[in-house]
Amino acid sequence: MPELPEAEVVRSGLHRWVVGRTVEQVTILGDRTLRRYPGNAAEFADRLRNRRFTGAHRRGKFLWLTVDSGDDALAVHLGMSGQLVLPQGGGDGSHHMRARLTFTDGGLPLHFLDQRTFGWLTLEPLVAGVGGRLVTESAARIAPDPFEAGFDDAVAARRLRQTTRQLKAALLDQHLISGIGNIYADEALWRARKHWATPANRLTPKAARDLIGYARDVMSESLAAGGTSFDSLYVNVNGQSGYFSRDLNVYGRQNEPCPRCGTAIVRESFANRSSFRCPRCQRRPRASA
DNA sequence: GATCGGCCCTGCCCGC
DNA sequence: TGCGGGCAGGGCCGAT
Repeated sequence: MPELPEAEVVRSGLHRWVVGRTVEQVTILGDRTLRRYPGNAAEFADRLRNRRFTGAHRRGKFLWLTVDSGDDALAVHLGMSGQLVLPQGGGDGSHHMRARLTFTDGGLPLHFLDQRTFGWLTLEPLVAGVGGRLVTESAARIAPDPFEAGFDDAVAARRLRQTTRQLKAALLDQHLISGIGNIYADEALWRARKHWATPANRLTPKAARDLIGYARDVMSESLAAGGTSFDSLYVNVNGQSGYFSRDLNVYGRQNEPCPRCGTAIVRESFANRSSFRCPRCQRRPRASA
């Protein structure tokens, strides 16, 4: 499931393998792929044809490729099962293919695969964001991620402490801090010894800064391992999976011993998804402050 | 405005 | 073997 580290691995691959190439043809296969694009598939393809990609960028889980026209970018969100791959041999090979871009150099095409169809492509204008950085409109609506130059730990910690929401909901809110998904939220909370239901406004300033630091640490470590992968749903542009799943402390480790205290990890339901924690290290907060 | 819950969607897994 | 239900979860939207 692509979160920030996985998106960064993909961005890096796009930078290496796609930037500098000129689009020859665009084929859209999925009805939902362009659901955020106001026009139709033919118009979308026309606007990309003969355009050269000039850069690969990311904020949180949002990716975009700038083009030589300068005013628009190809924006991509991988959802929970999206992949951007350059298939060896250039063939199809997957009935999950939602879009295909070929290039004038005759090299490997770029395929957008998406099993669960939560991902999307669109063309968006670039707007000035934090620090004057040009970002897509959709990326401008979310907060900077912890790896951006414009990210301020103190500001993020203050915003975190201004909400009464449960800590995990706040961490997952891309408008507060972008890039954190279900896996890294659980891992950061474990490192911080915080229960997911703790009201965010109950954190001390130091605890809020520490939590953000833990989130950055765990994502940084994941990035160094090439991302987290449990199955074939997440791969880099070369179709390879990451290795960080073996280093997770709580996520997906129900009934396994907590690496810190040995207590069995529990799985709980949180907002229609799973949450994993150590019941001893991460005790449920008192009902009221 | 802030918060919360439901929905979208497909494929895998498990129990019956 | 086949069927139904549960599960995975990022982002959006409507209700409160």
